[in-house]
Amino acid sequence: MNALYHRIRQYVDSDTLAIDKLAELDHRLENRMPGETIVAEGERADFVFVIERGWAVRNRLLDDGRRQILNFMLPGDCFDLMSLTQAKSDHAVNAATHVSLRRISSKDFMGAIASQPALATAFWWVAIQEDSILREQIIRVGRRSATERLAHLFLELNRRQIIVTGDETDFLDLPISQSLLADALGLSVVHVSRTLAKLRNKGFVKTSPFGIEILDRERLSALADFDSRYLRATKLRISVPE
Amino acid sequence: MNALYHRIRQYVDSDTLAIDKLAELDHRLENRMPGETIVAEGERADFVFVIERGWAVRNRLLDDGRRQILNFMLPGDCFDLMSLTQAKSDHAVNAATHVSLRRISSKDFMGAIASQPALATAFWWVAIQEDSILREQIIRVGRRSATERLAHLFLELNRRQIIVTGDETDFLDLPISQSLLADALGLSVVHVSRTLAKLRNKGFVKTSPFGIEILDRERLSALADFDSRYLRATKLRISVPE
DNA sequence: CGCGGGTTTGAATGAGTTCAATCACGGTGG
DNA sequence: CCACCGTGATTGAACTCATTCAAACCCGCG
Repeated sequence: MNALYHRIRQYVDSDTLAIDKLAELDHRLENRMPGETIVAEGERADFVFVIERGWAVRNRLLDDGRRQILNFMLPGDCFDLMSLTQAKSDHAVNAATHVSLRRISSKDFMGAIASQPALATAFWWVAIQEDSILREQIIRVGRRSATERLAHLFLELNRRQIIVTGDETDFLDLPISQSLLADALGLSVVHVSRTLAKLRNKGFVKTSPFGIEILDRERLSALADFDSRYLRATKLRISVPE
Repeated sequence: MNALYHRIRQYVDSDTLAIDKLAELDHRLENRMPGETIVAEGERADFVFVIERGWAVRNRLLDDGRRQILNFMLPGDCFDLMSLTQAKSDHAVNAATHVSLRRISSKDFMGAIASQPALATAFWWVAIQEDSILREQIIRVGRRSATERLAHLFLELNRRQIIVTGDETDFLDLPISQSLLADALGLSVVHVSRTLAKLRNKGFVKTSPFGIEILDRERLSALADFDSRYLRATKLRISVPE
């Protein structure tokens, strides 16, 4: 569970037993091909998922084929923490690339959390961060221009990768097609292509088949009005109901 | 705490002690004038809030004055359940109309939840529903047309009022200006006015200074692709970490 | 009466979409 | 080795939905 480890260590002291407890959890490693369903719309998931490799998307299809991606899930992300409540999911989760993920029964997961307050704290932060990301997504698609959306998303994804890998880099590993970007940003594929070209021509980013290199983070952040604080985690202790 | 009572009863059996416990909570009733701040951006709130009367909005201002409303908070809604974590808020909460609200110290609130599993369940559902509303907002502003956005929002707000008042009605009490609607839907005021006129002319709704009457719910729901399931609560029991 | 906030209407503009064609590239089969 | 295919990216031109700017309107209130 390397990706998750790195993530969780942001929130708990590394000397606790909590992380070992995580490793003991019974889980099976599963694989999904690009496009495959991980959680179907209307299904009730009794599992917590942890992405180990690859990208997944949480999305919803409208009747006429329009699609909106709610958020991206990267290695180290875990999801459906909340809906261990037998609630039916109102959206689907699909693999965006080839994905390997761990599936943990929510009962076991709850047990681990209950026995390890440090774990509870950590996952509490994970849930809060996910909420922040959703809110930021609303602002992005609601009030930002195409250029701003693209830039803002790149900066968010880059920061999230840094958090998980621990490797402060200007390269964003972006294993998805422009049509996924379009569905995430509420734009057409064509316009994503054009907007990306603009960012390229202006010298903000450099594109390659594997991802995007951020050439001028300063100006890109200013353009996108990006403030990474919503992603940062402080190692603060909280009291969770026990 | 009438509004909250009605809300909470959706999720717990009415014969439990839980609701009494709520009433015992020390809270002060406060008032805010339209536009006043309830929680400032960057502030860390140590309180849980319950709206008693009036509407509040969770919103974020961009540098150049653009504004995005993340969601509306109606009587019976409670918020900042999650961020009792000393996390700094990345957005502000403001009164949209005259608002009276209860402010409960998060410590007391946690205590009540810990002692009453039924309450924990109920607020768990509240948090889940808030998440659903945020996700629905992303889809609304990301992939729907102006007409669809407006119709969809009206139907959501109407349903939410019904949940709190228990009164199945076609009238939506809408105490806010079109400019707030615009900032919520990611549109300009002018276009909201025009779009609303279209809905009016087509006989879907009737407008009045106090709110909106839904004349043809069938066709309006179809137009907006509205499915109220994301708002419904089943009275299912869950196990919360204890 | 006159001011001010909110709504409505018109005309011009603009950002993003749609449709359609072309290109680039990796894989596959002959 | 090369022709062929399919997916994704790019480009151009026409179009549309929504914005912007500006003026008029409505109405409650001092």
